[in-house]
Amino acid sequence: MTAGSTDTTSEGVHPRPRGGRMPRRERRVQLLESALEVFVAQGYHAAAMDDIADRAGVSKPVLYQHFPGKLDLYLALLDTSCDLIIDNCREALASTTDNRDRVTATMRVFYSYVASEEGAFRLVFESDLTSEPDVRERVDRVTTECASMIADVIRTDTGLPDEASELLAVSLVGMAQVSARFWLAGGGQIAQDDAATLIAGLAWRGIRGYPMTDDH
Amino acid sequence: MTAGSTDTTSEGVHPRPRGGRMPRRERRVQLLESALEVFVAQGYHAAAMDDIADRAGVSKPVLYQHFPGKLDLYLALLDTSCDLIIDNCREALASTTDNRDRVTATMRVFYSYVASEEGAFRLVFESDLTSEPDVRERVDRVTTECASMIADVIRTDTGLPDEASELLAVSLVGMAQVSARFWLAGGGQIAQDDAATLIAGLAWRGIRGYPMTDDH
DNA sequence: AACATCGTGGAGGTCAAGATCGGCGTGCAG
DNA sequence: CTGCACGCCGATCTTGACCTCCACGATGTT
Repeated sequence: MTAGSTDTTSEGVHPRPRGGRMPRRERRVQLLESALEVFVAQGYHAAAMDDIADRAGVSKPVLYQHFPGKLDLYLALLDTSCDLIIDNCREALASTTDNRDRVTATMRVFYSYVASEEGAFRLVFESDLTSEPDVRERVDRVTTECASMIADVIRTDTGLPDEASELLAVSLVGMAQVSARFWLAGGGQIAQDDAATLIAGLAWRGIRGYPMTDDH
Repeated sequence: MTAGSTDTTSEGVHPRPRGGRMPRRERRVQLLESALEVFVAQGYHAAAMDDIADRAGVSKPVLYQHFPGKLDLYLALLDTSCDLIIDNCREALASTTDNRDRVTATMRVFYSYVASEEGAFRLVFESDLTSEPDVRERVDRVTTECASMIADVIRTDTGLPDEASELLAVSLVGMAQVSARFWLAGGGQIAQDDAATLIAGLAWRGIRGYPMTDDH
């Protein structure tokens, strides 16, 4: 180990070598990668444009030649991450017609998303720029869209009213999202797939059998 | 005219009348109320100390004579709100020995919390200062503590291992928290108690009967 | 091999927002 | 009537972060 490390107070990150020149397209994606790392590690407000530029091994003007401002950069990354989870969620729901498998597949999507190396999920689930309407709209859209797709299935298969279906769907999304984040913070006490399966079991037991009223 | 009202950029809030003098203790609670309103409406970063002072009808120096800084003010409010939800959650769990009623009572706590007039829940569930460790610790503690109390019940009644109990409990908390926030945003399409009951039903169907494996 | 060109770098401007200092008015004791 | 104490305000300072201007060096051509 390069021990030490980890006091990320402000810089534990080593900038890339300073010299290289590179074509625009390639430079752009590299800047996006660097920005993602910094935003994930520090949050939006604590992240300085200097940090991002340094992290990429370039100076600030180049950064501004690729992106008009800090917010645009953030929104670009946020959009990518939002689209990723929504698309994966859609695919999971379409991957089978068995609802039990649907629940499991969707739960796995959330755990994979949270476990992904880059940590881009933090931009969506732990954003510190929710006061900005553009950000708020995108963040909310993740929950809303995922829940809406799930609600379609619930409504179709149970005949519950729209509002109830949506609310149930949102609660399943909340379950997935919060438990996945907590699982990640726990640091791997439970294997990823075991955790996803456990929570999927909980969700399926809850949702199956609607709209019959209940036990007694 | 006191009318005029307004254009504080985006505020429809009217400052309190400017003149009155007031004993320290009373002034302090009034400042806390004003600060809560502003933080709830704007978030931490967008909230300016000027806004809070204006909202209370005093000038900035007075504010600083009562609180050493912006963060201290925020943490005071945050602590109050965190303690409230945790205590209410504890009481709900202790209010009965029937687990089905426990689930319902706890779910109602979250919906009441979110529905409360002041909107203080936003400091906890929608904070934009998670990069600050003091804030992060308190926000996480709400989920952790609530889940821990629920996990005790789950572990006792099912014999599941600690990690699994905790994860299940956290997912229930996530379900409550996210669905309640979404319900509030929906603006009363469903009555508060109907929503809480609906989600409590989902949670109970999911959690009851553990640790039996599953369906068919 | 020498020159023109274009991208790069360090140093600086601007501005918003948190945090503070001398003066004012009011009420009370002597 | 007069001096004092207390709470309050307008005006200011400073910090920090976003965003651009003058020198340098590498690349492609003749």
